[in-house]
Amino acid sequence: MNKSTENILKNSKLRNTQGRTSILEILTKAGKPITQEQIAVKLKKTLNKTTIYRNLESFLKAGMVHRVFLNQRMWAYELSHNCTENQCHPHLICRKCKKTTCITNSNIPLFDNIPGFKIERQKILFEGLCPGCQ
Amino acid sequence: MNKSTENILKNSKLRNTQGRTSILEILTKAGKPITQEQIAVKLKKTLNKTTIYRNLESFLKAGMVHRVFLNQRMWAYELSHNCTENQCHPHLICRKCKKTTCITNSNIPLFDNIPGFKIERQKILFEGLCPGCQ
DNA sequence: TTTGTCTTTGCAACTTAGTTGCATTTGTTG
DNA sequence: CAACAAATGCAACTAAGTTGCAAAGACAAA
Repeated sequence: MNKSTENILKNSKLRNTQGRTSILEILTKAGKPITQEQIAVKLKKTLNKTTIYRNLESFLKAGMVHRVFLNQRMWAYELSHNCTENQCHPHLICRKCKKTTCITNSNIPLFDNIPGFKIERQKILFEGLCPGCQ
Repeated sequence: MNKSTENILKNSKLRNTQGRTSILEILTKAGKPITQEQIAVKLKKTLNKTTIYRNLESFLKAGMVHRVFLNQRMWAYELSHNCTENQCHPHLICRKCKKTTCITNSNIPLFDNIPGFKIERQKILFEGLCPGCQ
């Protein structure tokens, strides 16, 4: 039971359980986004998947982790005529009304100058307020 | 049966069926990303959900539509220590090895100057090649 | 250290989005 | 209009995540 992990949990007012510390350690070692299932297989002492999900949610509420889209299961489709070859037009999900708006006039350049990577395409997702919710 | 829709299908070598034209019209009218279910309820003559999915997939292959993440069902989690208040650090999904890499040294500014919107946060997803796949 | 309480855990059943296989129907081309 | 490939519908299935509930565990106060 790592001391710093223990403190992190204490600061977030989360109980210091074996499961939590293991999950936190796995996330730290991973250094990239991983799924519930990937966490499950790395766990030395097996944890029920419900428990893993609930712990991740508690971390989420405490601001300790982020969730990112990777393999998504609920698709939304749109015509591609507003997208260019190297960029889908950005979308904004409104914090207030939760609706998605297309940003078709943004003119955002492709960020292809990231050392070590060959960037071919980019998708941007904004969060904020749509025109109707300000 | 709209003439232009018919041509679009012909150009993509897709058979001109009632279902396809209706779905295309719905997507055109929508002007924003919509899901299979949302398409289904807008359809005048009901189509089986499998058929809708398969048609959308054929559009996708033909490059006529894009799929975007909206409500995602498979989450990946990561510690939020590399994210700032107004931006999750970008990720790259490698076209070759399909792996996800965190881009933590990119220094990309927040694009908060989109007229009409209040942008609070942005997430960027890159597609391309990771260092190991070039 | 024990007690009491609130939190966490495990289990089973459920929900939801999307997929697969297969038989039937429909477009399209000659 | 015949033939054949493509599209459709249906039912069963898969996979990721959720819910309810009872049992176990953490931890603060006594």
